[in-house]
Amino acid sequence: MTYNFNAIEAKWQKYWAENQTFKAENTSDKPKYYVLDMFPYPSGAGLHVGHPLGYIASDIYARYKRHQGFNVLHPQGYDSFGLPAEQYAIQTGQHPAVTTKANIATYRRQLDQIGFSFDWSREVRTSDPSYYKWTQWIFIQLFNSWYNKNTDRAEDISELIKIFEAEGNTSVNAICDAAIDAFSAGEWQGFTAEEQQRILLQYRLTYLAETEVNWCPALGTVLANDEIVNGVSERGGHPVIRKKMTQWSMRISAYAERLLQGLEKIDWTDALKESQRNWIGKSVGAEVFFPILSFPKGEAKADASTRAGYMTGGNNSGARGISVFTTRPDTIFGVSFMTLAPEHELVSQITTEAQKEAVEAYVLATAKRSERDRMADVKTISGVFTGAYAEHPFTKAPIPIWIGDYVLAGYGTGAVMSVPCGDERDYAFAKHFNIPIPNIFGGVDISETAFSDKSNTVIANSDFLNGLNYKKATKRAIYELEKLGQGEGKTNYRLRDAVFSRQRYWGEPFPVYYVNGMPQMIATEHLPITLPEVEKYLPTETGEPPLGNATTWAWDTKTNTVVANTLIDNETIFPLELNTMPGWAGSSWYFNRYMDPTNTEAFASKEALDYWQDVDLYIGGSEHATGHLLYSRFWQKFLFDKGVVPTDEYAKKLINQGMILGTSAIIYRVSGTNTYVSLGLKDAHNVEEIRVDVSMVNASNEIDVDKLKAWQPQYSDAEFILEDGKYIVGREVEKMSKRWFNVVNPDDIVADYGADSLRLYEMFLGPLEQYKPWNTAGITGVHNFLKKLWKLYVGDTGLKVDETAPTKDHLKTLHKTIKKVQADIENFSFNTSVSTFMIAVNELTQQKCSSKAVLEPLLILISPYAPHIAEELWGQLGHSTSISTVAFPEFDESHLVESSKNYPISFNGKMRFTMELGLDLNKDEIEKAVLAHEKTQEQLGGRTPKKVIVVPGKIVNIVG
RNA sequence: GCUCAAGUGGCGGAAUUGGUAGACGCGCUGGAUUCAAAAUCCAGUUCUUUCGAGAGUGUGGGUUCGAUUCCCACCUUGAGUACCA
Repeated sequence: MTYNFNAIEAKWQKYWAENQTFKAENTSDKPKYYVLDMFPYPSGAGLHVGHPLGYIASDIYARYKRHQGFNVLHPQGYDSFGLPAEQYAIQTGQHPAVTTKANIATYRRQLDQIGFSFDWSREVRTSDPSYYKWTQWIFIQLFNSWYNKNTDRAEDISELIKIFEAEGNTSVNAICDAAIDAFSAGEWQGFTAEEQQRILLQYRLTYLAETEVNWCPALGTVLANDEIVNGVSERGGHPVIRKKMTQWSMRISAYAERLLQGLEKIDWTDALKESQRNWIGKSVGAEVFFPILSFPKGEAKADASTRAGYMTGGNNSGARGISVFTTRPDTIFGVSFMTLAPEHELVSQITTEAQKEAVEAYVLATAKRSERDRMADVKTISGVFTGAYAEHPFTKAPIPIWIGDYVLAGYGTGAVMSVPCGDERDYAFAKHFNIPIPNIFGGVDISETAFSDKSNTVIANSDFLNGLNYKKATKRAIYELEKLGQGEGKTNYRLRDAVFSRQRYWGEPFPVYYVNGMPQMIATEHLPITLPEVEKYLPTETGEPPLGNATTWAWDTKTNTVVANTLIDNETIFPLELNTMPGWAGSSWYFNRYMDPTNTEAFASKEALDYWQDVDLYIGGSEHATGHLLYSRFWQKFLFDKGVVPTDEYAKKLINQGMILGTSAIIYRVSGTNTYVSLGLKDAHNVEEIRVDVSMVNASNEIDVDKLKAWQPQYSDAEFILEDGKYIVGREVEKMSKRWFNVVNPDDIVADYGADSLRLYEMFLGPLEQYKPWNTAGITGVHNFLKKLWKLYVGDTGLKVDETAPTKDHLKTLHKTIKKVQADIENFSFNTSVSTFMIAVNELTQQKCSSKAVLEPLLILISPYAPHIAEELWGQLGHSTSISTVAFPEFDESHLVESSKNYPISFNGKMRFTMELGLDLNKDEIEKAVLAHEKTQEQLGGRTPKKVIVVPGKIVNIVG
């Protein structure tokens, strides 16, 4: 009987499906364990061998946990809203729902044949109305919430309204829009309903705001930054302009500090935490107010920095001036100028007549440059003096106000206090424009460069700060500023609120309609609001999003149904939102839905949430570090605040699997000919590298020339110059991509070698987290291993396993393997456990082991990795139920105890020979035995050893 | 520029706390089997070598009886991020 992997794998996949072997129950006596994969976007191309890597790893872990007696939740689903399906629809007219469904079917077939232990009864699809009903529900919850800084959590908007009614907004400590006018309780009650709504929108966790976007008029759509090349669209090369659009935003900034703090308690990789920290970008410092000395234009409007209530209690309330954010309040006496972003709203107000022309020209020039240009060009120093002066808070000296494009309007207050002696950019700016550079650091020479080393700072020439270090000076400066009412300690975050609107078709519709331009939520009992049908998936001619093409897209507030647009009367029937939600909406909470995927009353029942709690192990790619993995933490914290999920971090441990790269095959065409030379001959010619399909190349990098000739017509009559009768290709490791012809389809691997071989090989390639190249040639190694494994159990005449008692050697091999494999799984070191299996099978074959007492536990060890062959042999051993929940073998140290050790004998740290010595010998006895050895005398060559290091059980080192 | 990760045979990679560098596999070389090939099995495979031995984990230093492992500096590659005040 030979190892017929195709038949075996089909048989057991059918068995698992029919018996629902991996169905997880929401109640159990067993402890729970939740293993989650990042669910895939089902693209039309299907899976290549790189995709299953993380799924195989998580499947091994899930299966291991079942052997350990856990009730394991291991679900899978599809992130099925997205751009590719929409673009395909634009080109072909095929409804995205149709292509998505077909793609999912392909994915499912491909996943099934790899033998994953997913509980498919819990499958979710983000594009399914029964799923996105709850995405819409969460959106409404966010709309109905505000962030109370005093309690440090999200609260219901009705609480805020109560406060407004009782005392106005002056005592409210919320994370909200920057400039909100103060009002009293009386004023609040005097506002119209619409005015009240407008104010509330500034506090809600999801809100409408004017956002600058990259608008491409020719394509009629908004483009992401990376879709723009040199100021024109990547597709088509159309001009792109900055345009303000009203869009939904998510107030993720409210959670900046908690997102940062939460990283401390989760076991994610340092690299990933670091990039999230970086993205959140916390900086601690102070906001400082500088009154403006001259206002040539007379009356100025109220703005962010002169708003009522700002810096109350000081003697400058009501004064006009500039607020800056600084991380170095200790250097305040080093300020010699100030710089505003060219876009800063005060610029036009403070500029003097004499400087007006220069300033306006500069502002215009900056506006023309794209953000990308501005960022790329960091070397050129440019700026213009406004002619205006501000007053230093302490010295009261006048400080010239400049504008410069190195100051960004979007960060901090869009203005900086420039301390050239302590900041490189300020230093360069001052040098360039001949602005004085006062030195406020003791014992530091600043004639060549700025001094920005906080830890070695001693402040000088700074009045009350003299002699203080960075920490003390910062504290004192803030204290003095607060006393003056011209500043306060402040923490700034780089994290921006996330734009939540997309001008796309294939996404979740918003449960929103508009009354007099004000957004209204549809009551949750009427959800889902399903995506309308449209004729075309492109934006409308007037530039509205694709949903603008829908003819039935209005909300009837009487019947609570979606009705035809023609019925809109703006009295009871209103227009619905035309944008859709972004790709990250559905993926920000799906892990909770798996706990109770068919619930129609809630996104998951309280019982299910309480039982499963959170994800114990999450495996996925690191490319989601500052996208999905941040947004989902944000939503989880919000849902936690609302009391609907039990934990505020949803994934205890996260592992990033690396990418599997392709190994492209390259042939060399002699320039200007149709002649191709083998790799070793290419240097003698002027050649072009051409990539060809990797499937035509064997393990020795030799291409099958006949296949190549048949592959594409230009090769059919080409000439090939061989070496040693072979055509050898060059190889290049790069991303798998159709255009490099290096994509390997798992279907082919499964057909040729089986799913168990594929699983083992993907693990055997190298450490899970690492990037590593795929080369199909190497798979014969693990495939041969499976054949050897099979032969250990099954001979020509049938099963070879019997009841003979295991020998000492058998048990030693088995227990060594148990120990190593268990440790490997727990460390996610799957590559080394595959090696361990190979060693075990090689040894047991050598030992001619047929003992059931050894071979049965061995099967359990292997079953998470190669479940099909394990199930089959398990069945042949006489078991009638699946191996998947059998207890993992217990490791017994006593089988590994040795009586002697083959000591390495080193001379000056270099191992020269080994020597078998009893482990019962003490140091002196070992030393004596080693020194007596003839090879020792040979090595010493007559010298006397200076020192002999003996580490019993480890090593002997002779120095001299 | 900054942050993080990583540099080990022809290739993928191994080496729990510093203790026999190169496990396991691919490829390669030789042999057995075969009419032949595939498959399978056996032996060898870091480099140098005067066959005694010597060198060797990106480079240069350091700590140590002993360093792939710890420390310092540098080089290279990959990832992220960037005029963030």
